[in-house]
Amino acid sequence: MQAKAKTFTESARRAQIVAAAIETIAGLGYARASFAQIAKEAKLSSTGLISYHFANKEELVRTVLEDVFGEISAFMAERMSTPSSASAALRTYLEANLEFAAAQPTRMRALLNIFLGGALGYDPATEQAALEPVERILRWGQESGEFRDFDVRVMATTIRRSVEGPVFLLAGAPETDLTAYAEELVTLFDLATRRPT
Amino acid sequence: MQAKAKTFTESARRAQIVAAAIETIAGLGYARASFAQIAKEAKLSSTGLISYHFANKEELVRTVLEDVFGEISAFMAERMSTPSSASAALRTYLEANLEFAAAQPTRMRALLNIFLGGALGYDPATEQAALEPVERILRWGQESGEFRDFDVRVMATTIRRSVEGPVFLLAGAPETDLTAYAEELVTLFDLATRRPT
Amino acid sequence: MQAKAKTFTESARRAQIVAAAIETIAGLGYARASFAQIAKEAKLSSTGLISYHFANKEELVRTVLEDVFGEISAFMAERMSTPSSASAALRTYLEANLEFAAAQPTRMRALLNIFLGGALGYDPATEQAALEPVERILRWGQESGEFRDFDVRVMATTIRRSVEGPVFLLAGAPETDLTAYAEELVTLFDLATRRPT
Amino acid sequence: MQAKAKTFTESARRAQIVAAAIETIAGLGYARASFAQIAKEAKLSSTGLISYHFANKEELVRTVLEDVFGEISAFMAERMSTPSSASAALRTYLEANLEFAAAQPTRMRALLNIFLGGALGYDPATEQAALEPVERILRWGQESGEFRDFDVRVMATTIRRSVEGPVFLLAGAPETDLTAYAEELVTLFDLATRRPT
DNA sequence: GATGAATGAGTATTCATTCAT
DNA sequence: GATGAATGAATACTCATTCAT
Repeated sequence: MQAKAKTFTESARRAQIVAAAIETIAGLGYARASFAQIAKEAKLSSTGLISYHFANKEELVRTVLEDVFGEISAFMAERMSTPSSASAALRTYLEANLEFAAAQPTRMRALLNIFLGGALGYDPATEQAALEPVERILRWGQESGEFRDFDVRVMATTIRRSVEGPVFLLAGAPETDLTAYAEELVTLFDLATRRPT
Repeated sequence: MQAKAKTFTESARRAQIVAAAIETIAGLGYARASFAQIAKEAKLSSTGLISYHFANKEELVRTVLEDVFGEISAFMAERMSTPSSASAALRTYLEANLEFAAAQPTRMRALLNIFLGGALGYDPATEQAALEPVERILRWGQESGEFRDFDVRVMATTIRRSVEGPVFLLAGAPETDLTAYAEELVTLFDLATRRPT
Repeated sequence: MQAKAKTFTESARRAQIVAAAIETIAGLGYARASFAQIAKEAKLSSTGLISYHFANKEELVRTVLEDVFGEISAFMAERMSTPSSASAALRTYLEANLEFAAAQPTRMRALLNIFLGGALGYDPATEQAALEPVERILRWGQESGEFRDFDVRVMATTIRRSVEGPVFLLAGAPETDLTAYAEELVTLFDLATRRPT
Repeated sequence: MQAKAKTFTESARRAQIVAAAIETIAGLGYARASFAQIAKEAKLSSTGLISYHFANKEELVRTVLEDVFGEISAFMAERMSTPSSASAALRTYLEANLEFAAAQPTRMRALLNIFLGGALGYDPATEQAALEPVERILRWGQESGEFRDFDVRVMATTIRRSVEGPVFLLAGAPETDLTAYAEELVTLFDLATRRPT
C-alpha cells in the first residue's frame, strides 16, 4: 500500500535500530548518542549496519521522531474520540498527555533530548504540528462560547509547554504523581480558558 | 569583593569570546557549537586562543551562563522592586521576563540551548533556583488570601515554562509582539491563580 | 584459554601497529613516539586507525610490553631449562639476556625507553617481577652453599641493571661483541657471588 | 673570566629557573615537565620568561644536566682527593655516589628522568663522560696489579649502572638504607675486580 | 628585563560514513 | 543482507615559542 515496500527483515531491523536509538538518546542525551553507542545498545556488530539502513544520522533521528509521534498520536486518538465539549476535550488532552508521559517516559525523554540537543535546526513546522490539535480545541471552545476570548496561539503554546514540564521533573523526582499533576493542570487551564460568568 | 583581578585586555578577550559563544550557541544549538565554530564567529586565529582564556569548555559555558544570568538578574531586580501585592508581583514577573526575551533574544536562545543541549547534566538544583522566585510569589499570594489553593510546584513550573515559550517562537516568527503576549499571559495566570469570589 | 577471538585481519593490523610502535619508541624515545609518528612508520592513512584498534595509547603500550615480554619469556624458557646448579643458572641467565639483546636490539631499546620514559607511573610491582627470577637463583645458591652471604636484593638489582647496560651501548657502538660482553659479566658475577674458599 | 659575562640578575634568574626545572622534572617526570609547570613551580608570571633566558627547551635541559653534573663533580672531587690505591678509590667512588643519591635525591631523580624520558637523543659522548672517571680507576688498578685482567668498558658500565640502581629504588622504598647498600656494592666489586691470590 | 597575549602546530581520541567481501 | 575494516575530518586541549609593550 505504501510508497516503498520494504521487506520484513528490513523493517524489523529498522525497528530494532530505532528502539535502540530511543533508549540511547533518552539515557545518554543526544550529544553522546553516537552510532557506536546505539549499535552497542542494539547488540549490533557494526555501526555500518545503521548506515546501511538509514541514509544519515538525520534520517535515523527523523525516524525516531516519527515513531514517537506515531505512538503519541495513537495513544491520543484512542482517548480523544468524540469529546462532548471543548472543555472536556481540553481536559482529556491534558490527562492523556500526562498519562503518556507516565507510560512511556523513555520515549518522552528521547523526544525532548532530540529537540533540545539541537539535533535538527529549529523547525517551526514541527512546532506547529504539535500545536495544531490544541489550537483546534481552543478555537472550538471559543466558537461554542465555552471559552473566553484569548489569543489562541499564546494559550496553545502555554498548554503545550505545560505538559512537557513533568517530563523533566520525572528525571529528578521519579516518584512524582502525574495523576495529581494532571488534575492541577486541568483546573488551572479550566480557570484560564472558561468564559467568565 | 572582586574574585580575581584580570587585566583589561584579558577581560576584553574573554568578553569577546563569551559573546561569540552566545551567538554560536544561539544560532547552531549547543551540540554544534564547537570551539572551531566559536573561533570562526569571533574571528580568532585559532581555537587555542579560547583554551588560553578558558580552562575548559565547561568553564566557557559556565561563564556564558553567568553572563546571561547576570543580565537577567540586573534586569529583573530593577523592575521587581517592592511590589504591593502577590498578583502585582506575578504580573511584573511575567512582563519583565518577556521584556527581557524581547530585548535579548539571542542571549535567551543561548541559555535555553545550553540547558536543553544537555551541556550540564540535568541539575535539579539549577531548575529549583529558577523556580524559587516564582514559588515565593505564589506562596505569598496563598498566605495573603489573594490566590486560591493550588499546588505551588505545578503552578510555578507551568509559569516558568510559559515565559520560555516565546523564546523559541521568536526564532520562527521574529515579528511576534511580546507585549501583547505578556498581556495574554498575565490574564491567563491571573484567572488561574485568583481566589474565586 | 584464549581471551578474545579476533579476526585474522584484525590481529595482523594490531601486530603491524605494535611493530611500528616498537620501531618508533626505540628510535625516537617514548616521549616523541606520538600516534602520528607511529602511523607514519606503519604507513597508515590516519592516526584514527590506531585508535580503531587500540582503545588507548595505554593499551597500545601495554600490548607492546606484552609482545616484548612474550618474546623474552619464550627465549629464556628455552634456554633456562633445568640448570644443574645456581651458578650455572646465573651464567645461563646472563648469557641468555645478552643473546636476546643481540638478537632483538630494537625490542630491547623500546622496552627500556618505555620504562624510562615514565610511560607507566613507576611501578614497584613490575620491577619486582623482573627481579624475581634473579632473586630465586641467588637464594638457591645461598641455600646450597655455592654463594656467599650477600644481600639478595642488592645483588639482584645490580645483575638486572648489568644486563640492561649493553642495550644502550649498542646504540652508540653497534659492533659491540655481546658474546664477549656476556663472558665478562659471567666472570664478574661469579667472583662476586661465589663463596670464598 | 668566562666566555660570556652575564649580569647578576640574569644568572640569578637562570638559576631560579633551573632549580624549578629540576624540581618539576623530578616530581612529574620529563614528559609532564612543560614550561607552564616549571613557571608555576618557579612562581614566574609567564612562560615567556623561560624562553627569554633559554633559547630552547633543549638548552634548559642541557643547563639542568650541567648543574646536576657540576654538583656531583664537586661532591666527588671533595671526597676523592688523593686516594692511596685503586681499590680505595673504587670504594670511595661507590660510597660517594650513594651518599650523593641520599643527599640529593631530587637532583638524581631529575637526572634519570631526563635520560630516560628521551629528552635528548641518546648521546654516546655524555655516557662516555660519566664512564671516564670509573675507567680511570679501573685502568690504574690493572696497571698497579691490584685488579685482575677484565674488560674495562664492561666493568665500568656495570659499576656505573649499579650506583644508579638505588635512585629508582628510593622512589618505591624511601626508607632504604643507602649506607648498607653501598657496603654491599663495595664488597661486590671488590671481589669482582681484585686480582685472585 | 619582564609581562601577558597570541600563535599555530601538535596531542589523543571520536565520529559518521564508505566499501569490499 | 550483514560484517569488519578503513577513512579522514572533527573534537577539545596543550605546547614551546614569539612579540609588542
